Amino acid sequence: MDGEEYLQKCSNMKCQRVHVDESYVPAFQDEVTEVEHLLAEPRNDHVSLDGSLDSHTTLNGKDDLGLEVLDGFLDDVEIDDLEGTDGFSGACEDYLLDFEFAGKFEEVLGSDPFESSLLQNSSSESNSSGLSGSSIVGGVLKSTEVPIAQSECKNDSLEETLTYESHGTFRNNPGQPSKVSCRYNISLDMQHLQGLDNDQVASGLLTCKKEKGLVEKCQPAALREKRFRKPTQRYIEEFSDSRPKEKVLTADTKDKHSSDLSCNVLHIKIKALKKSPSEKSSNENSDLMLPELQVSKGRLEKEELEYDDGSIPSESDDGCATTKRSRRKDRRKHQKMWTLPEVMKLVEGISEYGVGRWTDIKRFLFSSSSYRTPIDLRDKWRNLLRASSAQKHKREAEENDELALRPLPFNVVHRVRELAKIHPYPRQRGSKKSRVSQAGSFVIAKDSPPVSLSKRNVRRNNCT
DNA sequence: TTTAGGG
DNA sequence: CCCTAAA
Repeated sequence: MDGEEYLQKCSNMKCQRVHVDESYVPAFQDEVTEVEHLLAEPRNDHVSLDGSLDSHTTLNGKDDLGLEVLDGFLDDVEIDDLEGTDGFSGACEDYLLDFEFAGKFEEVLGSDPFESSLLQNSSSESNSSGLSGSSIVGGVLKSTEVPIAQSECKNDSLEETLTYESHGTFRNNPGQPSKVSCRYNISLDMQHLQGLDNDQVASGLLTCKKEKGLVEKCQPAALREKRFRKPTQRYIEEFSDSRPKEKVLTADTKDKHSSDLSCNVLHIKIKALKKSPSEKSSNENSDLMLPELQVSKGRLEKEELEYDDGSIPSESDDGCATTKRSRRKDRRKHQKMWTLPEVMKLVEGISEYGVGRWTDIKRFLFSSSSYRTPIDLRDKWRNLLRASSAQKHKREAEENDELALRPLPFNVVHRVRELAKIHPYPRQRGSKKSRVSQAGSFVIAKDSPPVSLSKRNVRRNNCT
């Protein structure tokens, strides 16, 4: 993988100044993550762009935010407004740097008419021939630039440097019309696109932020009231949770959202590319995943870290959830399968600390798995109870068949059952029958869960 | 803040 | 897995 290939990818690039009057779009962390691999390290000294990096994966419209972003973008963008924004010093504009690579590109085109129109529009405007057909990728680079606060805050020479760099980049693209001359505050070193490491990016972003702050000072306060969309709290949560390393970026983004509503924003929209120098890295960098999946990917990585012993998610907890719902926007955004070792650990913990002391169990046995909250443990236990009794029931009724779907080892089930006998789940059937003789309660403990199970099944069937 | 329970 | 009420 060398620079040339990237240049090829970017042959479809189009650059134009876009005037976005008042849209501010938050950066999505996942996307930032994506960018990591692609974005050249912004020269700290050269980059005067300010704003957040934002790449959105707008696949299949599943990414609402992405669409919204796009929406705002479309609303406010004037294409080819090269002159119009000159001297528009106070304005708040967005920098939009948009990479689209063919694979995703087409996908998007197919799935989202709205976006597709935009993209087509873009590509038609650029003279680039487009290599999208090639095995590599066609990319669309859309970037916009706005005069930043009249360089009062920033060095003048900067611009020159950047301009030069940009030109250099574009000039190397065969398909790129030479007349496209824009002054870009962004400098992307294509050759280093892949060589990046996180720290570099992070520092770059930080730098951006810093400078952005500078610029902001120069902007009239009135302009600060810009339309913007802040990321869901959950999004932030998720991000910071699954990718601690990016926390800085999160904070950065967040900060921006809350404080500077004005200011230029650099959106980098980078789409999948199948660059695969090595299998592993390609796997890791794979942008082909949906954001949704990326989250789980992150978690998976974590898990693998923890259970290096090669534990597999043998326990498909909920077939329904994994198949149909995972696609949909279901609430269980990040569902992490319980592995057998985990289950065993849980059972052990319960037998040791008792049912109900979830925090303790979590503290002692699951301290390393940040994604397992005490509540999760409890829920899992609940499910285990249900499963165990269900299995028992099943065995009475249908013998096997169903068991195959639930690879829960017998010993575990047995253990669960024992534990269930010892301490029935709190309040499961508290007042009514607990009075009965111990033997009675024992029997009941066995019998009552199936009831709830059947109830659940009914409900589920209704759902489907 | 943790647990229980329901969705 | 998420949310909420209760302890």
